[in-house]
Amino acid sequence: MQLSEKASDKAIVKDTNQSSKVYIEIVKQLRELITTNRLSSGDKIPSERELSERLNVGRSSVREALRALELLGLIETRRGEGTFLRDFRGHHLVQLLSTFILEDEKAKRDVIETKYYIEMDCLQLALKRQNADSLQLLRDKVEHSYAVNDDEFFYRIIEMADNHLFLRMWIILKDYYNSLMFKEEQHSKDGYIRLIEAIEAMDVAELLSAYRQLRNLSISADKI
Amino acid sequence: MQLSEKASDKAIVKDTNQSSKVYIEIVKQLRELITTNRLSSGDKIPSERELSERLNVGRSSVREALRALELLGLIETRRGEGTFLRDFRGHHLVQLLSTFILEDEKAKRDVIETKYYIEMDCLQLALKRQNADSLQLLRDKVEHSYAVNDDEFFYRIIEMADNHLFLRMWIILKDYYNSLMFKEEQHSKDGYIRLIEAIEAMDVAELLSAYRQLRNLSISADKI
DNA sequence: GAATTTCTAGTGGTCAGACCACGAATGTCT
DNA sequence: AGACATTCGTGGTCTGACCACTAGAAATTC
Repeated sequence: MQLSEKASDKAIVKDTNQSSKVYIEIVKQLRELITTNRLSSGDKIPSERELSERLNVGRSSVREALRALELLGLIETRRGEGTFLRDFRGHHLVQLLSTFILEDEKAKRDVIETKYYIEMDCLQLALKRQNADSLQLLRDKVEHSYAVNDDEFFYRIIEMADNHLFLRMWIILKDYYNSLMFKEEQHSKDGYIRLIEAIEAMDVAELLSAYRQLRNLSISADKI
Repeated sequence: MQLSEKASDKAIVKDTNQSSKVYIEIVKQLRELITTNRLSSGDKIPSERELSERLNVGRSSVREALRALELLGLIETRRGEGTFLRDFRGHHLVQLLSTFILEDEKAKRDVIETKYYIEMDCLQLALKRQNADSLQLLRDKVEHSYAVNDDEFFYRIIEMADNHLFLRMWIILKDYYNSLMFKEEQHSKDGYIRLIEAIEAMDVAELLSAYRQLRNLSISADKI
């Protein structure tokens, strides 16, 4: 989809108000351009030079705006081709922030704890949104392998939970978690089968209980 | 606080790997510089020209990096003064992104769902790590006000949960959430008191039940 | 000596122009 | 028709030049 050249070509005026930097204005203009032209993921936006002309601003200012949007994950640039809108499920943000979070706060306990809780949440969601097919697939997979890859198992579970945000968070947590733990966790199939069966039976209490056993968590305050 | 000039002045090499754009490298260098020098909110970072020299890159590339970080809300620039680190709680980016995202209904659902689940998780953690003093404080606060500010209430709960990761995530989600919802949620004290009492009684089932009622969530699959 | 004013150096903000590297479309040769 | 070369448009980067603004130094005034 290409742009029409019409009205929207109003130049950016030096904003009598004050302050607002040119690159901010460009970001606004771009947003407007995107909505009015109904551009969506994958569509191409005008070249830097064209934007520079149409908006009467320097190309470097256009680039400042585009680079910022790129870092945000909203656009994607391909040298020699152009700049394109990106499939932002909005969740790039979690990624970005998480890197910062993990940087400054290396609390091992928090990482582990958060990972576990998210896994429990997603187990419940998977139960709620149960999909017989994918569950059966997972079951086959588990039953036909020697050992179960914990990461892979929960990846599938969280896919079934069908919550992109949780998925993103979990992926990051998982990586960090694995870098914290030396040992490879290899459990027997039994624990995982028990989880699957609890989901099939739609028994939340049993599901959580099974998870706690899998992770060797004390029941403590979590009495059900 | 000013920077020391030492070792870290390694120039950015043209990355034999490939691709990675200069401005991305600069972002990385800046992050490193910030951590190694223990810079924090309010501190000044080197001027654009100085960074340009020290890293052997063009000033425009430095600016691209800085503008991106600025749009993210990580830094603040004051003409004539310099560039400073900012207390980033992420509001900016949330606001920015939400204006871009809005359409995606599924993303919206994920945000709401994730927020609720994290709140439930933190309620349970708060219960587990119960601190009588802060709980009493919260109770007083709730009982002595006309209406309860939901955000503030859960902020305190999550503080009690004492999990930094959850706290960070929740703050982001909360801002998203609020930008999605038009209405201000104002519940009566009763629901919150019930939550507090469930924590005091260390009754998980009651706690979750109280939460669901507060949020008007159907029990559905979440049978306890 | 103290208060005021003026000047100046340094900072971010912006622009214009020049290359480069790369990709795709086009043209050309066999 | 297929293989190769050219060209054009794109993003990537650097340089140098201004401007607007700020803070602190310097000069001036009282």
